[in-house]
Amino acid sequence: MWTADQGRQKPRRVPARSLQKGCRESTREEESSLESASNSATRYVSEDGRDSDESDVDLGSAVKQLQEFIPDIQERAATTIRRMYRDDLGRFREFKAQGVAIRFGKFSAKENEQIEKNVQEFLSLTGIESADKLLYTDRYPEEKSLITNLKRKHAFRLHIGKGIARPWKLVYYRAKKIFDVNNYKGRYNEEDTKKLKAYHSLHGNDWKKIGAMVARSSLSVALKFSQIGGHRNHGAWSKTETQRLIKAVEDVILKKMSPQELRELDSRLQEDPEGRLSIVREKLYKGISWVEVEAKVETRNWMQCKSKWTEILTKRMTHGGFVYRGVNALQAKITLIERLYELNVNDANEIDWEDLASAIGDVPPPFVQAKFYKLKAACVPFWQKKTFPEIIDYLYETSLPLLKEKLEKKMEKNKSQIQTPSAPKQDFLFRDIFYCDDDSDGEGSEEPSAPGVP
DNA sequence: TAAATTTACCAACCCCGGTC
DNA sequence: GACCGGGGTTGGTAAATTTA
Repeated sequence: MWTADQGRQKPRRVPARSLQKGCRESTREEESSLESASNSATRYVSEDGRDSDESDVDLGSAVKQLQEFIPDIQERAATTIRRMYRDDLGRFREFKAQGVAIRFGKFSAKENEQIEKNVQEFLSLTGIESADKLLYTDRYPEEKSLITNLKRKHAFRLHIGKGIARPWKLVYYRAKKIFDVNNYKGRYNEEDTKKLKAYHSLHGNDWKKIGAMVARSSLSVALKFSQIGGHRNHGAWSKTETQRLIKAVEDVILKKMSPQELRELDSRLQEDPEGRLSIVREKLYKGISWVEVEAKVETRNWMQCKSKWTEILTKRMTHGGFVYRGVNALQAKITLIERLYELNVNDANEIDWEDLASAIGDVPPPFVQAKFYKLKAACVPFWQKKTFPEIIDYLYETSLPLLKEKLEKKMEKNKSQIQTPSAPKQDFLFRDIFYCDDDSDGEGSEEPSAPGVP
């Protein structure tokens, strides 16, 4: 339902009707013209017949209506919700009528194909020469207004999102990535890294500029710089580094807790001074600010911290990780394949890793994902060229019998027992995770070198 | 809204120990 | 000694969210 919002101070934007008459200035930015293009075709008219736009929307009612399609919509930012309401509600309704759910996360191969198809179709419809001109219009100043007008005239937004059950904007971002000639350039060699550092010292964080200079996407250079920018250690973690990491993760998790959660923690600590505090499972690996951790650890970048933490956490959640050695590791693989086969999904991104992890034992989901990757890379020939169901079928039909055979032989030989995987615990004791003295604390006991010294 | 930042996910590389 | 397989480490892209 649209709200009238009579008291609003903001001047009302030009109504859609006048757009169609061409009353609008022709010098608007590309994005705005895209909006108007689709607005003129799909714009919603409220029950009282009045046109509406973003600023009209009452957040509460937008949330309510979008919830039908996206249950956790209220967790998103207000502007995102308003825009989605304005731009996508109609599309969402059409998808729902066809029984198609709105998706997020990684794009499937089919969706990527659909995007390419949509772009090609739009190019032939409008006569625009290339995807680069269509999606990076800024790079062609002389033709910009011509291209923009064509997009507007032919409702670009509708075409690009055709057949893809996602918010329009996300499809557009994805299309830009697919067709960016500076994307997918592979690894950085020493020369690239040197150049990146040099250009950064000249231009600061102007990633777009630096990206153009080294022919990579701005995203790529920004991320790369975040990994090489500071002076960081490489190789094995020292004991003190690992301890700093564990302390840092603890601090960051505690800092992120709401005041109420902290109050509860305090009162529980008073009742039980032994320190047997527990922490909910998800907080141990979700929503941790790795840049904050990096700042505290000092000698490693955030991604190193993140990977190392997954490793430590897996060990501590599984009491040393020995559950996944020998026959137990084999059994875990067998279970993994069997569960994946039963799931019968078409695409890897439909998998609920949390759920799958629980079948293997008490491990964090990233651990299972890594296991699956290794399994397919090790067992399935040409897996890059196979679809997800083909990979699973191969694992089930060909690799599974071999693994079972191997397991039997090993059990026979070693007379070993398989441990039944422990059920996932929802809570962990603080001291089991943060104050446990296992052997996962790094190689040497001293610092390998001061930060910055290779 | 575009750009920047952060998080999620994916994959290659490297090294080491076991086996033939 | 060559050849693996596996684990750990590192580096890459994709997606989502926040900021300007």
